[in-house]
This record gives sequence, C-alpha cells and structure tokens, in this order.
Amino acid sequence: MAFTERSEATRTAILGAARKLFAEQGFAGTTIRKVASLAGVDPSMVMRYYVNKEGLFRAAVNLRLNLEELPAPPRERLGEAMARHFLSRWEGDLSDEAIMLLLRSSSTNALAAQSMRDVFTSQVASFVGRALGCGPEEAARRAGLVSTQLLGLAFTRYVVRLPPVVAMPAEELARSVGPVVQHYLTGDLP
Amino acid sequence: MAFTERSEATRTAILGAARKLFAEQGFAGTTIRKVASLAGVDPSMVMRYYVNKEGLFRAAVNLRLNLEELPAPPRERLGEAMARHFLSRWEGDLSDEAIMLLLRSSSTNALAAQSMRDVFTSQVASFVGRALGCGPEEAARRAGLVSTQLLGLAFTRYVVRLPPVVAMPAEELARSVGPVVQHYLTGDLP
DNA sequence: GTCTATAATTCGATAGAC
DNA sequence: GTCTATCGAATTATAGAC
Repeated sequence: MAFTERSEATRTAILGAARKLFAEQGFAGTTIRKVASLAGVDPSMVMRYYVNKEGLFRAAVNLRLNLEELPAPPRERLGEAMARHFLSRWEGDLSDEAIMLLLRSSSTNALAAQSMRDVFTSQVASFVGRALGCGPEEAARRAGLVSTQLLGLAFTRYVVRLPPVVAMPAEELARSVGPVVQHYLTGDLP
Repeated sequence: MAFTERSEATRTAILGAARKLFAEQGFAGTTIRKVASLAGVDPSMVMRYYVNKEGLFRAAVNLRLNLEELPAPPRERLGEAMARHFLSRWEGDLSDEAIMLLLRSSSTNALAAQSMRDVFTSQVASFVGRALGCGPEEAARRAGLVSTQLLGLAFTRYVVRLPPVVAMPAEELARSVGPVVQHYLTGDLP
C-alpha cells in the first residue's frame, strides 16, 4: 500500500495516541474511541488504518531495548551497566511507553505476553550470549533470571508503585540491583 | 446483617468463583455474569450480596502471606527460606489464587495495586523488621528490594511465562533466587 | 431468597454518503 | 480521505414478580 502525506500524519497521530493509552490503561481499558479522541481524528479512521483493535495493538507494540547501544563494559561490571541501561530508559521525561505497554497489558492479553517473551528471549538472551560468549542454553537461563529481577523492578516501581521502591533514586536502585544482575550473569548456576 | 445457611452457601460459592476468575482474567476481563455462571447462581445474586463489581473484587482480595508460619531459620539462611516459602505457596495443585489475582489486576486496577502495596508494606516489611530486628525504615527499604525480586519471579513465571523461568523446577529457582533475597536482607545497602 | 425482564451504557465494527 | 449513522453484542445495574 502507498499512503499520502496526509494519511501518514493521521497514521502516526493514531499510533502515538494508542501507545500512550495502551501504556496507561492496558489493552482492555483502551478503547478505539479514546484513541481517536486523543489523536484528534474520527474513530473510523482507526479502523481504516489498523483494521481492528488487535491490529492497532500489534502496531503499537514495538519494543527495542537497544542493548546494542550499551558500550561494552568490563565483564565484571556488566550487571550494573545493564541495570543502569534499563533504568535510564524507563526513567526520564518521556518514560518508556513500550515497556509500560507490555507491562500493563501482558497480565490479561495473550499477544502482549507473547511480545514480552519475544523481547526477553531474543533481545536479552542474545545480548547475554554475546556479552558472555556462552552457549544459547546457558544464555537463556541467565537471561531468564536477569529478567525476573529487571521486570520485577519495573513492575514494583512503575505499576504497583511500592513506596520504598518508588522513593529510591534511580542511581541508588542501579547500585542495589546491579550486583544481583551481575550474580545472575556470571555467578554459579545451581 | 444476618444470613441464613442457604444464603451463606451462595455467598461463598460466588466468592470462590470470583477469586478464580479474577485471578485468571483480571478485573476487566471478569464479568459478573461469568462469576454467577461459574458459581451456578443467578447474576442478580452477585449484586445482591456484593452490591457491585468493585464490592465483589474487594471481598475477593484477601491475601495472607502467612509469613508467621515460616519457622524462624538462622539469620544467614533467611533469604532462601523466604524464597522457598513464596514458591511453595505459588506452586502446587491449587496455586495461590490471591497473589495471581493481585498480580493480574494491579496493572490496570487501582484498588488491586493498593492491596498489593498494603500486603508488601505491612506483611513483608513487618516480617523483615521482626526477623532482622532492625528499625521500620530499614525494614521497609529491604522489604522493597526483596519484593522487586519475588514479585518479578512471580510475574515472569506465572504471568509472562518466560520459557527459561517456567522450565526451571521450583527447587532450582529457590536456590537461584535465595542468595539474592539474602543479599537484600542482610547485605550492605548503598 | 431467587429469578425475569429490562433499562441505560458502551464498545467494536460496518455501510455508505460526500 | 473523512465523516455520519448505526448495527449488534455485551456489560453493569435496577425494578419488581413470585
């Protein structure tokens, strides 16, 4: 399909609104009407460009962790570097809508959970494999354990908003969680 | 209010069905009709006894971690004991509906998130304070960090169902995560 | 105590005029 | 490309008969 500039502007406005609402309210809580309203377009435009609600969600989910941007640190400081990388993505002015979207929706939406699995098996596990120079099976196990900690941090800080976890500055969290990630990366596995 | 035996049986049947469905489908995905159907009663009975959907949810949320049942282990094995306690609650035949309910609903429901905060500030933090004999502020910080790991484990294993985390037996997970919990309990804080 | 009937919304999706 | 009008389904919730 080819699109004119006009339609392209509408498409991106819809997508931006959808990302924001899916991230804030999850899949079920987001309605096509609200997305259209926030984007300033007619609800039928959403259907026209994205067919249905699932198509819109599928387009909105596009999480790149950009782990390749992480400057290769010495092996023994990899854990803290990873923790810092994730926290810096999540914090900041425009907080990472992609991860919040998956975090909020994967509890009740199969497609979101699948996307989360894809991200954390392909991107995280493959990064771990490259960084450690280990086989894919060991990389998957280590990446899985790393994910329990990093996703748990995101879940408690941004979704549940547990007061002591919210109160800690990102820098302090990176120093607390870093050694744990390091342990999962290079420590003994049971 | 006083209730007869007949109404009491209906009430508990409704509550059991509600717990199961809220745990599986979250707040938005659960409908009063489905709850009534599973409980084998008329939908209007649900309204009669629990006023509205929020009242039903409020009644269904009642999470006791039973940390007082945990036999006091030596201080240096507390981490693994806690990890094992949580995993043994979550695993097993009838898996812990209460935590799944909160886990699945707190992403998009404010009441569920509040309940999760209550549980992990009161029950977990107070347990940590007693077990370590430290002040409430330190206990809250340590309990918060412990929660990032334990909730993250539950989230990745039972909600996202990350393959490598699902594949590990509970015993292996306890041995992997135990030292981390131990570190948050008794290690240095930044 | 239990159930029928239905009100009042809301949502996703479609058809078609312009 | 954009919008109006609307369908059909599902939902929470209420009123009232039995």
